[in-house]
Amino acid sequence: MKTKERNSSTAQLDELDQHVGYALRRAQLAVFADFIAGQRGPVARPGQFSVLAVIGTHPGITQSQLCAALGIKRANLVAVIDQFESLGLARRLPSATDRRSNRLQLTSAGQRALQSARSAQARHEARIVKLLGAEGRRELLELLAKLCELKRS
Amino acid sequence: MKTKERNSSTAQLDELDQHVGYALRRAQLAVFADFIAGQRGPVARPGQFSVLAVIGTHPGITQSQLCAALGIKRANLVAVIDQFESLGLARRLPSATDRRSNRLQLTSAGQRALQSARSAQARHEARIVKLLGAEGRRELLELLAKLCELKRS
DNA sequence: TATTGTTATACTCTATAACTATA
DNA sequence: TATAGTTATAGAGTATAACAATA
Repeated sequence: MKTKERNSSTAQLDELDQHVGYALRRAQLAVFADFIAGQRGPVARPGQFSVLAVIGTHPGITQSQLCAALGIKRANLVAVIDQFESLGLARRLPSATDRRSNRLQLTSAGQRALQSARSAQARHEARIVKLLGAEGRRELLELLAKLCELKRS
Repeated sequence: MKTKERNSSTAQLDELDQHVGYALRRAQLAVFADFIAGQRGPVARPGQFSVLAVIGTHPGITQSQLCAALGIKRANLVAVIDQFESLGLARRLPSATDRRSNRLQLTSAGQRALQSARSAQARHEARIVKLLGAEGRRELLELLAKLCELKRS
């Protein structure tokens, strides 16, 4: 005898469902949950994956550069790299030209973990295509990119 | 002499920018920031706004029903309602039929706060339409709704 | 037995300030 | 002076377990 739906993902919120911010938050939670559920290896979370992937494609990148690329704070990267090092996935190497900064590299275990995470990511993305269609997904990415321009105004 | 962009919102992440989850997270942060920046009254955060709005459109709703509608945990709603009560925006009224539950209502100050928050929300949504176009926004809402079906699989 | 609201607690993510060692 | 990495800390947001009152 509930007057409301009890399943949060099917709730009728009339007003709120027409708000881009609200729809965006709900969709992001669903997509992240699907991403996480599909990951097998030691790198299960979106934040960890993005760090691992950028180190993989930019070996030798410094922590500050990595933070700038991902839009995260230097202070918050430290624990992530600490964890990667303790898992044997990445290394901090001294820079030859600037003794303040660390150059980041994946170990071979890190490269394998990245490969595995990328496969899971590809399957995750395929589930999205199944829902939206390839064209729908492309449109979505375009619309989302436009939304980021809100930051500059 | 940076090799990467230093502004997080313009960073070139090659691989990551093609990931729906990543694009979704970045867009959501930008949209929430714009929403928050535009709010004036005591209810500045998206989570607070959604609670206030649902009480406003469903006066007499119980805390459990509200949680089910928004997909949040009962334990986490308590502090929000406490805050609304201390700000004089909402009231907990005893239910006539079930002495376990509280029926939630906005005070007149709460209704004014909701009205003000809705105006700011409308201006926020208008900025989004300016970026995406009315049709782009409609498409976006449809695509986001589809993504939520990931939860059921 | 099950549900409502509540407390306590913990974990993640994010943000700031301040320190050190370098530049 | 300014920057890179680090520490400490604090605030949101979210999650679970357990309890008292009530169904």
